[in-house]
Amino acid sequence: MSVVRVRFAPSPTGLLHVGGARTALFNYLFARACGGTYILRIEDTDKERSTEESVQDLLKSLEWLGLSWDEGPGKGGDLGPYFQTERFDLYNDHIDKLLEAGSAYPCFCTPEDLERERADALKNGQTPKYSGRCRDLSKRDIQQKIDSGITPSIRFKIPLDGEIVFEDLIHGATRFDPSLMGDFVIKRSNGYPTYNFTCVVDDALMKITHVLRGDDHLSNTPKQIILYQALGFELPLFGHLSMILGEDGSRLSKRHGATSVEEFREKGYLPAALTNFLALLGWSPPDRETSENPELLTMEELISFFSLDRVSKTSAILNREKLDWMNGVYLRALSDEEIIELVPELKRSHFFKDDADMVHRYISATRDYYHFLGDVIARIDDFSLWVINKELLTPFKTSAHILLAENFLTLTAEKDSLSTNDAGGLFKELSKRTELKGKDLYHPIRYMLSGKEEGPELIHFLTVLPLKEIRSRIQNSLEFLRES
RNA sequence: GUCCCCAUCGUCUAGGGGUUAGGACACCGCCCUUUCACGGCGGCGGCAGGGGUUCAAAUCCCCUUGGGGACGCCA
Repeated sequence: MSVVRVRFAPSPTGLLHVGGARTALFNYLFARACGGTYILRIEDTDKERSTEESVQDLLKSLEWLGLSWDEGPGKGGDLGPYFQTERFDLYNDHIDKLLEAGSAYPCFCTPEDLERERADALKNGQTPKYSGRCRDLSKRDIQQKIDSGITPSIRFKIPLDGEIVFEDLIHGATRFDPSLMGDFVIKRSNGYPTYNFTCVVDDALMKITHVLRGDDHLSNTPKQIILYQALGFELPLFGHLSMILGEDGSRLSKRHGATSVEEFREKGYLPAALTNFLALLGWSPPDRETSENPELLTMEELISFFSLDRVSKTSAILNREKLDWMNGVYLRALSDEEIIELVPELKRSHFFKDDADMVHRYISATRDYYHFLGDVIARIDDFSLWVINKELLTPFKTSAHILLAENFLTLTAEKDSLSTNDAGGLFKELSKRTELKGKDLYHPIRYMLSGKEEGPELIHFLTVLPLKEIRSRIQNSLEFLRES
């Protein structure tokens, strides 16, 4: 019998930011952890910046992360609609109530006036806040201005006395002096209601119990609280999550590299790695006995361990190296089938076309190198691209190494393929016959086979590539070694 | 400028009066592997500063400093 209802309420003005993703994640985890309901609401009241494309991007990113919502776009729900632009009747009703009660009033100031006042105040070191010029206009004045064709905005009347105190779920007791705030606009002159107002009406009507959102909303909270009170709504609990900052400690922005979930997806990150990493930015699991890395947590584990009292108050810098490491861990843990599914290029590669099993041999030979999805395909070149590397091979133009190559060919002549065991035995036998060992044995073989100094273990090389190809490379190298 | 929030290794964090201040990533070393990667083991490294309170302060209080946020007809 849980009554917890939380929501994530993004505005569709661009791609889903990692900060937003973390807010969504924490709401999701909290809801799942206590059997509550997680709601997605689209805050599209900014007529200029909201786009349908962004809505689709947002939904796509959220789905990709695995943060499915219980109520919202595509899901429905009893307390919809879940797009603010479809809720204007609701907002207007409540604005009328405030107007009737005298808690709100029409404002005829022009944006230019307001901007100038604001700039002046800032310049003179004063607090920029609305002067209240239209607060006490008479009925006649109001009518006159309306008659003259000005469409007013509607402002909410801030009570000038008292103090607003609330208990933040994360920060504890927090207090504000309302007299420091100016009367704020709740309905624009273009008829669109504003954030602070819609947010309150929607959270109340959607019966949200816990408002978990970014720290940047902390100073909006007192305004919203007065609105709740003026509207006669019951207050939800508020919890303000700290911000995510860029590497230099400033607000995360484009110049810090990828900041949107979509960008991370494109760069080859896995959703499970990203959610695990983001969960650790501002939250930590309780201490417990594990032989595993205590920070590697599946979504199920995150849900079972999650609680608000383990959310920290400090802002966090996104540590990309740790994310990269974590992504590698998740990627390497995938099955061959999952990897093949995620990397369609594997199926398309002509390298594997004659040998269906080779893709599996390839993956097991290379998986230790994977950090990003792109790394899976990148290793193919290590095997498929081959030219004689004369520079590497020249020092091995010795009778012993010619003997080595010759014996390699004779010892493999009767075989169709090599197992790991075969390869091990082969090296032993070659060592015996040539009296070469260590560096002198392994390096020349590597150079002959791959033409490179680095690469997967030699044994893998021998098992991944068709033996025919291997023999051909050795044969070609042998001819080079014999040239004087 | 005013108001609000925050302050433990380089980074993410645990710890909330008595701890050798714990873990993760990164870094360094060793091992595994004759490469690289993966993995294992070990190491380096921190309570922003100053005042209180207390037998005892990373922990509680105040100030300073630093960082962030808000002050919009953006959300």
